[in-house]
Amino acid sequence: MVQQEMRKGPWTEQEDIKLVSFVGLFGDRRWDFIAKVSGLHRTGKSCRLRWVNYLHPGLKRGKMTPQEERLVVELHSKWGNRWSRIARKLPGRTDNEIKNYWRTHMRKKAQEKKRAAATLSPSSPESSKSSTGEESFNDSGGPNDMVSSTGIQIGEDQACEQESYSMEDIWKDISVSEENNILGPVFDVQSELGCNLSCPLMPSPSWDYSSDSLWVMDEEESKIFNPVFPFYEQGTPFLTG
DNA sequence: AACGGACGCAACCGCATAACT
DNA sequence: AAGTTATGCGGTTGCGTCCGT
Repeated sequence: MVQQEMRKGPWTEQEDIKLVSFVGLFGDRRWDFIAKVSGLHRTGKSCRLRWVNYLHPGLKRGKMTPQEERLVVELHSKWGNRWSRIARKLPGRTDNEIKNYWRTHMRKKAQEKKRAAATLSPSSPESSKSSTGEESFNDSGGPNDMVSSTGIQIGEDQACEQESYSMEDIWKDISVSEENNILGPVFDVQSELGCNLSCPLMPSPSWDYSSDSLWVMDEEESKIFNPVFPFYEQGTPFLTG
């Protein structure tokens, strides 16, 4: 058997269009099937990823808001690197996005903090975090059974035990600059944040907090969505190719 | 204006787990 | 119950862009 060569790398606009229309037809499951019948020479895995991280109509794009930042920090301190789980609490944000965000922004924060600590007290225990000078932001878990400072009861099951550096400390850094942004209860997050920045056609209720699935597209949505991109017309940066 | 490093993000990979037969 | 396949997740990498020198 000659296996069809699978495409890799960045998606083209044509591929995006094709994928979206086939997801509209068959739903956002059965990715191998979609990959096959669509004629995209992509793996099902790749199709799913593209959909979840980029093409899904409910995606919010652009900078994290201070509220979102805060929530990410809170939840990460509770759950550690459970990105998908954290993402479920942040409508419109993907695990990938949050993961990337954490790696970049939090590293920066941690480094800043480290630097500040070093100037204040050269022999600060802070310097024992990592022999390489890199904070271990990669694998941090947080204090367990934490009731967040925002009044959010986050805990629901196992928390990650390990704590590589104090999220509280980092958060203090953040809150210093964003002192006045008080986040409401976590379940207000939807109204608090909204999710229609880049997708005005998608009503907020498309977020499904109760289900484990990432974002479920209901019938209404698929009707709107299929087979062309309504949002594409909005001049949103959805398709960059 | 050119260059190099840092940053941000999309995408891939490997593994784990759920679902199905 | 065991084997197989599909899906989900977390870690990592590659590349384009931005910014300072």
